[in-house]
Amino acid sequence: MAEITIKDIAKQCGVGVSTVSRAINNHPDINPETRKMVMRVIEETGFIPNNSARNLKRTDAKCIAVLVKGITNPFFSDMIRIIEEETQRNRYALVLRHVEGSEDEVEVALELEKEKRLRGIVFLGGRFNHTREKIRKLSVPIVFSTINVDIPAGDGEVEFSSIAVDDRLESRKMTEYLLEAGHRDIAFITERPEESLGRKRIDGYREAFANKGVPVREELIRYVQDDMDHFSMENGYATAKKLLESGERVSAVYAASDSLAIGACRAILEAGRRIPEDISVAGYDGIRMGEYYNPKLTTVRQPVEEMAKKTISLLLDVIAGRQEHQQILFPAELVVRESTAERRRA
Amino acid sequence: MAEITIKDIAKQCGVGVSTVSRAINNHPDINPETRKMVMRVIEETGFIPNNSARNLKRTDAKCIAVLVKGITNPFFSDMIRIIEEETQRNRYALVLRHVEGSEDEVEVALELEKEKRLRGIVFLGGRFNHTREKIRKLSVPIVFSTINVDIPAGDGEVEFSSIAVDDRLESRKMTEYLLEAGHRDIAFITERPEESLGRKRIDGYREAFANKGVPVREELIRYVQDDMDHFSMENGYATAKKLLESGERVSAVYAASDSLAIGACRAILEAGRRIPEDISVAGYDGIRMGEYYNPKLTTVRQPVEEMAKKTISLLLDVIAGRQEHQQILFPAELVVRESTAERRRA
DNA sequence: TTGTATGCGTTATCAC
DNA sequence: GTGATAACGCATACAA
Repeated sequence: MAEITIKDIAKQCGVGVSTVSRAINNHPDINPETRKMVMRVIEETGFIPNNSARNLKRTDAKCIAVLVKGITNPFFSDMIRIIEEETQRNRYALVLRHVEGSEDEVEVALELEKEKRLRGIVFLGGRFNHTREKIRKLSVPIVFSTINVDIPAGDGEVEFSSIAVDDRLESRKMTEYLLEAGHRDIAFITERPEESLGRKRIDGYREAFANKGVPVREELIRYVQDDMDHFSMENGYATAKKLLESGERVSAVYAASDSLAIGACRAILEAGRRIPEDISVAGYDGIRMGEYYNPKLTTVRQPVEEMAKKTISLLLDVIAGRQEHQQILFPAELVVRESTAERRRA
Repeated sequence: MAEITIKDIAKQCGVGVSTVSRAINNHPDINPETRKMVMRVIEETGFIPNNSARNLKRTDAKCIAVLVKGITNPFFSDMIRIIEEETQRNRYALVLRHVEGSEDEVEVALELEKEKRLRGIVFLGGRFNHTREKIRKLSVPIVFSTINVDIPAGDGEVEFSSIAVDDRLESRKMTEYLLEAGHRDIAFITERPEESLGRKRIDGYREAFANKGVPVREELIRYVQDDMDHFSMENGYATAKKLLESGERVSAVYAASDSLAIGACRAILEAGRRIPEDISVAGYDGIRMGEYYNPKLTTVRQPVEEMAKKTISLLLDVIAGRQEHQQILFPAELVVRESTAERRRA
């Protein structure tokens, strides 16, 4: 069947196409009666305006895009929900785009910007490993959310915003807590320091040891496998298993994400050790699952709700020219639950 | 900055726009040298073709859409990954669209079909509560995936396919297993029977009891709260908590999804009962988390990988006219793990 | 208030 | 092999 267009509607209504267009777009200068009539015909025929054509013409579309790296990561679920709510509340349209591990999110953004006449872009998750060059190609305001961006001091004007938690600081706090609970043999499961995120969390871990004057046992820093999702339960399991099989003395395992921690728990339980009696386990992120897990997971909770809200409000403010770009760090919260305990006196 | 278009490229190359278009789209009839030259200029200028304009003109785009109801549901994570792989392997483009609880997925599909010149559509998750009328409006082949569609017998030609597990049958198998383990007071946490999915799983539950000649204790069938996500951990927790507080005698809890089951576990543990010693818990779906949970969750595992592959292959076959539409049921697998046990002799 | 005509950026058609 | 030009479906400036 030939697609039905705005012309068909115009013909059927006995009016011009512009009148139909006005009816569709709620333009003020149109006779309410005409409008009603047109809308009825549209209803009856089941006509749906072609978005591609609209995007091509439109200049005023209030639309932003959110590019999520790892959309299935439960950590982002809540954030996405809130971002959707906030965007809608501000009468902006939202296009949510899932970007795969191999895709370059900036490339995707570049395409989307052309296709949809975007007014702003949010990058949610992933790393910050783009050249400033490339970012500058994006001509609309950008916010990196939950991405701890490093801005070299005295680097002049920054052409994007970022919302994150201070990974180094929070990682240090968790490590300090474990040290104060008497643990010394604290294994750390994380990404390689080449990754910006891994780097920061490792730095925090080391800082805590340094502040306490306790030497770091390098052999207890374990990097996740590169051949699978870096922050998955599977990877936590595999990495923890190797750690346990190595026979190293371990009294606590701190993982750079809750999913990794849960995977580690499985390996520990499988090895016949108890949590937290034999080995304490701590995570990072504060996903829902942590509250439901058995035992409840000790973690660093990122204030996802506030971060999501700020992400959108800041982006819209920058779009409207009400604010300059800025780098915002939110405080996280150390949540001690059941998976960690004082070190057992040996 | 004025957006750079295909015309600019043509001018800069000293060729016509059609030549540039040919270069971009890998058309055969173009001088390889010209092509190379054009591509270099495109590279240099950072030109990106406008997708809206392309969609408007194009007739041959090989593109399918997947509309996911509840994209954050971990059950779909793996399926989406496989669907992406399979689609790519067949050299089709994929647009993945998240549809919110309140949105009507068929409406969304209708829009998308116009915007993107889709060749096929997959509905992943959600219910089948659309009128045939409405579905017929979609002019491209459709597959409902993981949606157990009921086709009234002798209903003539069916204009869509479906891929699912036989919810009634599998639910009956799980209930039978629990009955055979000696349980009689088997609570069932599920959706209301008004929902197609709830209906089938409840029917299976009842069938098992009937086959065994055991009366169903109606007060143990508990419906999830309507005011939150029907299959979330939160809902499982809330519903199980009410059940436990009611004081009803319960020796096993069977939940219509793994997430619900995990939520129920938390409520049970909080009430000071042990799993499975005091109360057995079983889920449905076979999400990864079930293997990592403590105790490991007994569940009905849906063969997500096979289902995802079949979803795409069937859709592409129908598109190509190699197959007729069909309704396919996959067998699920009863996976008994640690969360269920023989009923304790009282 | 309404209709006509033009153009958005691209691909398809057809001459060359 | 290549270039001009007509669509694609809509929004909008401008005329009526």
